[in-house]
Amino acid sequence: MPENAQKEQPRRRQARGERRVAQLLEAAASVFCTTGYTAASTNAIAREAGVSPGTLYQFFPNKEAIAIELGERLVHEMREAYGEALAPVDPATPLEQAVGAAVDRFIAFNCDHPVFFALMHGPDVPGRLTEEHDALHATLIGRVEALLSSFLPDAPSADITRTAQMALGIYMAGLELVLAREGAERDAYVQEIKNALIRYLDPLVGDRLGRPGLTRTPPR
Amino acid sequence: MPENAQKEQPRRRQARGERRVAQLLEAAASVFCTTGYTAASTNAIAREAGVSPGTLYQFFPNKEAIAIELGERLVHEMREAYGEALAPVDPATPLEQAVGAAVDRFIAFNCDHPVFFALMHGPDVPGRLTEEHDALHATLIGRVEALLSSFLPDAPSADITRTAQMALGIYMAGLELVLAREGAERDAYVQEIKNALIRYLDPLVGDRLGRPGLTRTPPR
DNA sequence: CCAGAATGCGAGCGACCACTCGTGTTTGTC
DNA sequence: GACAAACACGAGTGGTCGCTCGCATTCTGG
Repeated sequence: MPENAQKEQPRRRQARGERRVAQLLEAAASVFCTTGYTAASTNAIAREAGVSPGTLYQFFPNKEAIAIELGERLVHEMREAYGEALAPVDPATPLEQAVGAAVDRFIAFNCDHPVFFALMHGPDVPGRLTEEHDALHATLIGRVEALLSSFLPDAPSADITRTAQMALGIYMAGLELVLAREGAERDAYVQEIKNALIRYLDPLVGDRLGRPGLTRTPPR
Repeated sequence: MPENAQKEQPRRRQARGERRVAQLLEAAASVFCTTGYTAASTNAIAREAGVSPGTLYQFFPNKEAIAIELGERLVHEMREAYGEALAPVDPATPLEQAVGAAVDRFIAFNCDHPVFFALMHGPDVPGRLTEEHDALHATLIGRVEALLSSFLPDAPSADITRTAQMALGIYMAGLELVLAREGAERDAYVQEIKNALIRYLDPLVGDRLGRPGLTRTPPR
């Protein structure tokens, strides 16, 4: 069998088709964002995009594929964002700065793409997307673990993992609070995430050289 | 119209009926827990309880009412649990102790009733339950705010609220991690929640009298 | 300019699900 | 034992939703 071990030959697309796909994904993002994945109906997505249900199925084989495609594009963008945000950290940089930069980037991404949180955090996401989310989550945990290990080379790996999970959990909890706010209040919550993470992590990494960690409010 | 301004006269129940209700709620808890509210079918709940769908509707007017009843019973139990856990706090008690006791109680409750987290945290819960959840959440926030205020009488209320939200968020994030673990690992995560909360809150309440907060590793 | 492909439409199909109803069984009461 | 009310059943009903299909329209290569 010489041709086509591919599961799908990427059927030829015209410019109009590409535009429709983008239009449909945008509409899907909007609908998923407000109603969640399961509650979102494909007819609603088509209506939001201003096309007929039949047209939608011209470009996506089924409802799940819409979420998959959307998720993949978001994860791709996310990889770029977190690649910059968590990849190279000089152990000499102060904790405040490292945490602040990482949080700012991730928060910015999630504020730009609120669908991401909705899709990746809903309990009703289709199986294929869950895998994608788990993979991303595992990568993130791995990065944080690596960072922590570089600060605490002697700590048992179970402790490192637990700390990484907790740190990511704190960030996620804060993200949820941030997304529910706007303007100045939102900024204040972003700062609060940084406070929480720094206070959580500093006693660990601050001790690595006998350094007394964060400067506390002096006795004055 | 002399009689019945009630929306429902609580029709007379036999002992058998009470048993069925309990049986159905237990089955519903199990199904909600594994599939979430929306994905759970009333037929599945009836099957899990070993009765016919018709029987289920003998005791509940609709699917939402099942979740409502389940939620109300849980919230009722919860009120008792948190009443003990957060109500009276002597400002002299050390932070570790207060946080530890509160966390232990709430964790124990959620481990005993995993449905609670599933029902109250799913994005797909029916409107009526959301109100219930919001009310509970508001009460909890209020309690934490009151506690914080007693430690920090001079702090602006916006800061207090933000800190309370963040503290609750940290707890929730930890709870999710805890529920996904078992045995010794679970205990370690419970401890980690306490660590996170103490480190987050101590710099605030530790300063209330010029006390230098948690003893850090001394400069030696 | 003209085949043929890509795009677009929307009524409709099949499956699923919350919920009902007619009928039969058990239980409490006199 | 008799009567009514509570309980139990499960096939059926109406509605929703994912998805299809036949057909019309627009685009592209030759």
